[in-house]
Amino acid sequence: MESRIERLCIERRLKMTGQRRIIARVLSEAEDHPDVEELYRRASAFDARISIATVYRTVRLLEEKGILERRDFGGGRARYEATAHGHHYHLIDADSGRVIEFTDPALEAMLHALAGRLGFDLVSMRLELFGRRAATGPGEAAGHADAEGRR
Amino acid sequence: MESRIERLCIERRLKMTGQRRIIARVLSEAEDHPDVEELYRRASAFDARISIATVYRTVRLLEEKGILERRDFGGGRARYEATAHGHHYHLIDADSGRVIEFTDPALEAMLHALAGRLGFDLVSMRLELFGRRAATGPGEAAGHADAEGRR
DNA sequence: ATACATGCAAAATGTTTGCAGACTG
DNA sequence: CAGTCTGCAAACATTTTGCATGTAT
Repeated sequence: MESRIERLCIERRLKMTGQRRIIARVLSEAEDHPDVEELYRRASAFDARISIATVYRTVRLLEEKGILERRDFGGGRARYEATAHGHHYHLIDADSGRVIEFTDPALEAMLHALAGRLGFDLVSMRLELFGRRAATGPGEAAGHADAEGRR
Repeated sequence: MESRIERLCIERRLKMTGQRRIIARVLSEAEDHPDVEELYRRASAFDARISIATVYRTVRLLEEKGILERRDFGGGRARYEATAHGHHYHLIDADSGRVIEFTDPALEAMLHALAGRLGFDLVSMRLELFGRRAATGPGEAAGHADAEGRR
């Protein structure tokens, strides 16, 4: 089988070595936002000969090609996720480090409008909300949370 | 004279050493978002004996105390600014690296509402828009831009 | 006087790179 | 076969830390 990200690599004429195929697969299957170390760990499970330097080189390459996006949720290390089709944002539980993804078209529209008002075309953005579980719990957890422990 | 940030330090019962006083002053006077190296450079102008380790320790301390906020505009190094009374956001010119600050109450309200809808109290956030000067310039530069070159 | 701050240099992170050999297209 | 990729280890860049000494409260 050919993972989603492998297909994207092929479309962009990247040479598919065994290592890349594995990393592509790990990335395709990831539903969280792994850092390089974590990717290395997961990839190593498939082929222990992969070096962490290759993981670094691969994520950098895939980011340049627009296949991956680099995130910074604090904690020093970069984290990655496959470029989403639709934009989504992240809310990080300040206590547990859990990351909750959500989307909001109204927010998106507002941000574009804002940039436009300042004379710019919005190229990309970084938005992370840090929150603390509300004492008076209104709606229990909307959005879908992907369990990710703290760094 | 006693700089604004020095006053905040005193309120929090931090020991005001000569080095801290200088760093506090440099931070109080900064209208941009200097990184540690830059703070070190500016502080050194007042007292060449300050060590960069102290600058690191001081910004970390002031961040913990809520006096400073750490920013990441890309480029690997953390940058700092005094905690603002009113929230403001940043739009970074993707070409020049220039940082434009702006505020927007509607945006702020929306973000709070969003967090609330997910069951969280918004503690803090990170929002950076990356834009490219619009070809069809509607309004020439709203907001106030502080000239900051790329990393 | 005591607890905390500092300077220095060493260490710890996280990430990049030079090189010789291996592999893909 | 040409150009690219990989592993390894060394190099980097930024930030943190241990320790002996100095200083604010």
